[in-house]
Amino acid sequence: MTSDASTEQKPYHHGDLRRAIIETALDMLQEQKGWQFTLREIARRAEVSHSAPYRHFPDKTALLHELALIGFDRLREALVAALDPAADAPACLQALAYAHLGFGAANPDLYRLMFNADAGEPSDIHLDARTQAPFRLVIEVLERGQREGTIRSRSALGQATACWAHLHGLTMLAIDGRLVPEKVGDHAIEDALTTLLDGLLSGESAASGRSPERP
Amino acid sequence: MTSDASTEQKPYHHGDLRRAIIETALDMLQEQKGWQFTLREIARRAEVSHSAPYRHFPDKTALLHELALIGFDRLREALVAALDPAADAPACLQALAYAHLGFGAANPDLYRLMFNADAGEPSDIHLDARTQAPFRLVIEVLERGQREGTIRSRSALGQATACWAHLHGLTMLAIDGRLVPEKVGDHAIEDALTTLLDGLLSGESAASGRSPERP
DNA sequence: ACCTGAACACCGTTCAAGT
DNA sequence: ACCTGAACACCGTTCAAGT
Repeated sequence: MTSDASTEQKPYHHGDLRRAIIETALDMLQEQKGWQFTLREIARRAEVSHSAPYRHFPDKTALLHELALIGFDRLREALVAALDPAADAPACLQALAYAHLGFGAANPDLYRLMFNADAGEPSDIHLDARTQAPFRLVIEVLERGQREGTIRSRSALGQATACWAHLHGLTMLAIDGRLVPEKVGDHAIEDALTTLLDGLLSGESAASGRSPERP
Repeated sequence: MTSDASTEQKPYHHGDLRRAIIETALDMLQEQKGWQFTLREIARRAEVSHSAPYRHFPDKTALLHELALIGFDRLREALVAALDPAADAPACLQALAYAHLGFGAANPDLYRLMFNADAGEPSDIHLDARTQAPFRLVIEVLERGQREGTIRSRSALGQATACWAHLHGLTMLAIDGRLVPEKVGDHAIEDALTTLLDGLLSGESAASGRSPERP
């Protein structure tokens, strides 16, 4: 009678503390908005001492990095799920845009963390394939669109950077409550996306139903 | 002989501590990149006790708000300075874009703070006229461009939101070192701005020298 | 190999007391 | 009216000691 998962007092060794810490952190990130991220609170909630996490992460920013990478994995999944392989590039871009905005709205604190992790020092996280994966999706769609002729022929990398910056900026502004209708109108987000598409679509496909004029 | 500014030990009352705190904070924000903003360090540097700032700001976020507002004032000044009244709207937009990016690059920590102040709770800072002033500049240029015929006729508010999001996103990505040339190419920023302009310029003025193709 | 508890050097904030 | 100093409840991080 040394291990009964339900009634026993918890063992000295947690077993899989690393995973538990990460999951606890992600949970708290989703629950309490504006939570001041603190290692001690995570440890408390995971029912270990406040120094236990240091056996699994060298310091706080290491955990932050790990969470950010997981965030980028999830963003990529959300984007992939939004892509319809049968659709043409412009439709895909629109789907990507709404999926990106939706991800930010659903996980505001995680999203902020993703784009904030170690904002000070130079780190190699930005070069990680996982961090870059969502961005690569955008590139691929644009390149396909250029082959289809639906996307203006320009540097696809530049267009992808434009999309990425546009969506990131819009998501951040939305998360932070800066797109107040009183100042920015009721259709600001849709209209902003229209302008993004205006810049991407090749001459002919632009004027149609995709981007209605709203003068 | 009760007050000799140079040799006397400093008086019990600072005189204009509020202003001194703000200036010290701005200085430190510019000097040390990635500085963890702390009230106690500001007080130390201003040579007052760590509780003195509380006579002038109810709490830390109040100071943050004040600094953010000053940041928006300065951003507006930088943008205004970049505008050539003789230039047409597209040229103005390009000037605004580079001024915005330049401001972020020159004041990365202040810029981050501006768009981060009290990111948690709802606050009225986003409605402040000072916060909105730079955005209004963009609106005005776009409206003028629509009158000129150089800017596509769409909701100017939507176009302004698109510009704002695009520039904010690009600035943040640049500040955070996320636009690494290995992944994004050497001309990512210029190309991204080209795509932005592609979306804003009206049909005819687009193809010309403003936005060179770089396939 | 993994975890704890005390300890250290910090924070933000409050409050009686000083000038 | 403005400022100080001690005090409180927190952090992140380290390290000897426990299992």
